[in-house]
Amino acid sequence: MIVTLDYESEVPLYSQLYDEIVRGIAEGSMKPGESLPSVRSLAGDLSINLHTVNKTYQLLKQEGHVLIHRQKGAVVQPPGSAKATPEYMERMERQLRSLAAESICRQLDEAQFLESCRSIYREVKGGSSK
Amino acid sequence: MIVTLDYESEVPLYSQLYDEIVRGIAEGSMKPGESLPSVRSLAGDLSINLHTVNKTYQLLKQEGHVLIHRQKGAVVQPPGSAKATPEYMERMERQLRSLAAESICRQLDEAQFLESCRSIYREVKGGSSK
DNA sequence: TATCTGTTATATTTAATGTATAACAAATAT
DNA sequence: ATATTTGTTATACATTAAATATAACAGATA
Repeated sequence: MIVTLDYESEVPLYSQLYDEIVRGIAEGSMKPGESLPSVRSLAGDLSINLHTVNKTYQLLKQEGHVLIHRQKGAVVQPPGSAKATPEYMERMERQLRSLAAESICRQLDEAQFLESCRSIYREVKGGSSK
Repeated sequence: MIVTLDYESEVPLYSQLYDEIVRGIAEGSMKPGESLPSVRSLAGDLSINLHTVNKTYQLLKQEGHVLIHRQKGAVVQPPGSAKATPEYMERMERQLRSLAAESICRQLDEAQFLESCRSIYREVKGGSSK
């Protein structure tokens, strides 16, 4: 799995890493049962600190994307282990509300907005194709 | 205009305030030509610091949502003053990618995901109705 | 026994966030 | 004219988040 971080970004490294891994799971490049690299080796590959990776793994565990065995490391959970809980839906809707408002102000009509949503969803689900 | 802030949230106050005002503009409850409250009065109403409100206003100006006259304060710009620039589209797509991936992991199918996007867009555009 | 694993504990540095005062310059109101 | 309100700027300060740096521990493996 290829992970690239933007060290200049305002988005925290642990958060970028979380997004990349979740995207890998969604795309299917990370399959259920697979183990993620150890916190030390991934930290080494990315030239970041062990604790930053560990924070990401704890987040992944908390959200139900991986299980952490003492020695097997972080293991990708089967699809649906993470649930679309009311808490998640609220979080998603809050972000969508922000994006929708900003888009409306910038004169993106409903069709254009939804086309972006659709194409991005398919891009992630497909794993390739723009 | 009614603005409510969550003082316990991890989302910065200036960012929450920005979102609320942009939503107000998108909904139409803030009309072009209208002036926002002065930084001091709004800060007073919200029980936050003058500089926090000022930071929000500077952001709104930078993004093209308001013009700031020396004495008239922050004036809402007509629709389309803020453009759907390539930079904005990239920012939106990055956030959508994150939401789509998380949603896919939580087994929201394309129809469900898009229905959320559609209903939120309409909720904001309409100004009411769930 | 040595190594690798996640985990925990401290400590430190840097930057973001928010607050607190104070002052300035331009416009308005009295 | 004087006082007030406006955005703006400049400091300073406290708190927290983010990231790093070491170190150590306990369980599993080689």
